[in-house]
Amino acid sequence: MASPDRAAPTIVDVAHAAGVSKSLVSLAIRGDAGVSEATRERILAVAAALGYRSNTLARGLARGRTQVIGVVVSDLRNPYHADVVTGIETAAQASGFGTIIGHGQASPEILAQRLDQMLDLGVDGVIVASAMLPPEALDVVAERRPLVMVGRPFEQPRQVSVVRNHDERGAALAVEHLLSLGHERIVHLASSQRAAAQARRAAYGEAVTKAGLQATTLAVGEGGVAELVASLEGPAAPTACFAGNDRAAVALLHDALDAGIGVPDRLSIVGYDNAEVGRQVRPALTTVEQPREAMGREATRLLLDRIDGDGETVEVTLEPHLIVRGSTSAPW
Amino acid sequence: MASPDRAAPTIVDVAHAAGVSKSLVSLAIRGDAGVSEATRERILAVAAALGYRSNTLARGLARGRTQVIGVVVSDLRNPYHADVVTGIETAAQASGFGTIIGHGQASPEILAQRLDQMLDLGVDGVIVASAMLPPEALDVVAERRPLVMVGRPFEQPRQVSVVRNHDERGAALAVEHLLSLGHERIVHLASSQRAAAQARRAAYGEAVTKAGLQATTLAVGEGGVAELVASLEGPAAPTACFAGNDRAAVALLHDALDAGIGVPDRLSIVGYDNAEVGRQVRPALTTVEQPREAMGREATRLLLDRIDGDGETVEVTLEPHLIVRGSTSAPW
DNA sequence: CTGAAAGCGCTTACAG
DNA sequence: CTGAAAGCGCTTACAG
Repeated sequence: MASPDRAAPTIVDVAHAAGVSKSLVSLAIRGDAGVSEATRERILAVAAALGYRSNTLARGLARGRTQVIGVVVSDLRNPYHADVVTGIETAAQASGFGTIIGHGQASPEILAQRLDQMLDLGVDGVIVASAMLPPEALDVVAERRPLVMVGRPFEQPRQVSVVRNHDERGAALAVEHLLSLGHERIVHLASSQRAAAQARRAAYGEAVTKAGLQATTLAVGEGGVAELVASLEGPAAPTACFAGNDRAAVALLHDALDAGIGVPDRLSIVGYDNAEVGRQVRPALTTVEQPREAMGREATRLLLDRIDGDGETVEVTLEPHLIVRGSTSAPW
Repeated sequence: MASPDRAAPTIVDVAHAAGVSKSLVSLAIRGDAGVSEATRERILAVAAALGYRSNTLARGLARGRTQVIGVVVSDLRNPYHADVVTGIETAAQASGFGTIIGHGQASPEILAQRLDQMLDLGVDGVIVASAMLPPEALDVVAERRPLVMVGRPFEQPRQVSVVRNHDERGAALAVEHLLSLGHERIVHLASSQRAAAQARRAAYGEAVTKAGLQATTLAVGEGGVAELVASLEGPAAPTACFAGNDRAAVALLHDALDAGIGVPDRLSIVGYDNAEVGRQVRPALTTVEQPREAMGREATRLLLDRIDGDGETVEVTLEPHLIVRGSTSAPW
């Protein structure tokens, strides 16, 4: 067996070298008030010289706290997560907490398994950046440790705080942008059945109806892109489309271009999410951005509040904003 | 303070409920041979009924092993990492190891910090998927725990095994593809100063020279893309480009298209990495793919070997392969 | 096949 | 301001 930390020094080694008791070393290292400045500095110097590092396992076991929070994301491949995680890490570090990440591989089972593993590892709380787990599963975890979710669940779990973006407002931003450009035939391309997608779709319907226009929704999964592209040849063809996410928007963009439909000349397209691909396609995609890092920071704040004992179960909604790029213009 | 695991049952609770000693519970749970089948099943049933979960902190402290490996990636935003991590997780799980991920946020300092945090947390070994840390830094970590790197370092660290793709062969695949298409003026767009990029560049030079053609390299960072696009108007304009990575390839693709240069009609382009964006641009990008998941699996195998005691420090090189898509064709 | 005891590295009252 | 002692939840020889 590889000797872990070949002869890693312990608190006892430090105490010995400094000529004090191990309790005193512990107090000195954690900056306890009842240790004289001189003693403390001497102990710290000895610890540093020995290359002492506090064993998180032992500390966690003794204190009942590890000062580490766990983050479980449903899929590393989704760049949305990178920003949320960065926000979490920033906020956690500012409060003296470490962060470890678990990867759900887009599978609810694996996601749940990573969650269990983290709790067993002794994290003080966990943030789930995924809408993939059913509320019951989240509540089971929340029995064990404080839990905050980033994303939009179908129904609010009981013991879990939720941080998400305001999908209704985001969809309204997209539609209003198209309206202000002068579009009067705006269709919606629904990206999925998830709660966020449904909210965007509903808000689209409301915004369009309020403007006195007709609401038409096609679903990506049901050949909606092809249907939409085909309809573009017709007489009262739509001049603009609000897609439920950037993935759907890009698929439409490419199919339209392949069919010889100019974007934005003949068709304006707005996406949702500000995915990287939207910047890389031509024309670049107009889209709605969620305040991802802020969502991560907010989730951390809520979690740390709950770890510290108080902290209610709440739902926090942050404002998205519109990013205008080349895929939208006035109708022809 | 939030009570962690409100009254989480311990091994003592199980022992009590089952009417045996706690040692026996421990042995039964870990499947020790010296426990009668009947007793074992009874104990397991009691444990399950109580919702008992083994405390990794306590187990790790007692055993000197946590059965968890740490993975530190330089940047979550890079989808390359998702595949490597998936390979690692698959292989680790098959051997009964858990996996936690640390995020370097593209900063060597944060990367190093995450590494320390993981070691303090008691992981049995760590895989660094990043070429961002200098060999010395890796060696320092390797003093503490077995370490395997995925990627290509400038120089081989002493105590660290390395898993990487064969950049020279990958570059040769790209050039040979262009040669077989009939191209005779092939330039290289160097993507960075990193070891992998340099190896690709050198291999490009070799392959082109061997074919009796001239080697020309432009660097992305030094306005190489603009220079290259401008040269496309000239008399003996290049008809093909091998870019050091997909990012550079896509930048070139778009600038060429914007300048009215048809791809692949007037310019064929090959990238490296098989990034997602290469599938999303039009025309889709011909590229070289690294066997990412296999690299992750191999790294795990090497790490587990070293955790188990034997296991030399080695360098493993896996074969890349070519993916032909729309961005390459015969020269005009 | 089963139990009593020491120990992993740390923290935390409790005495002095 | 400092030390001796018990305990966190588990594992591991060691006796029986």
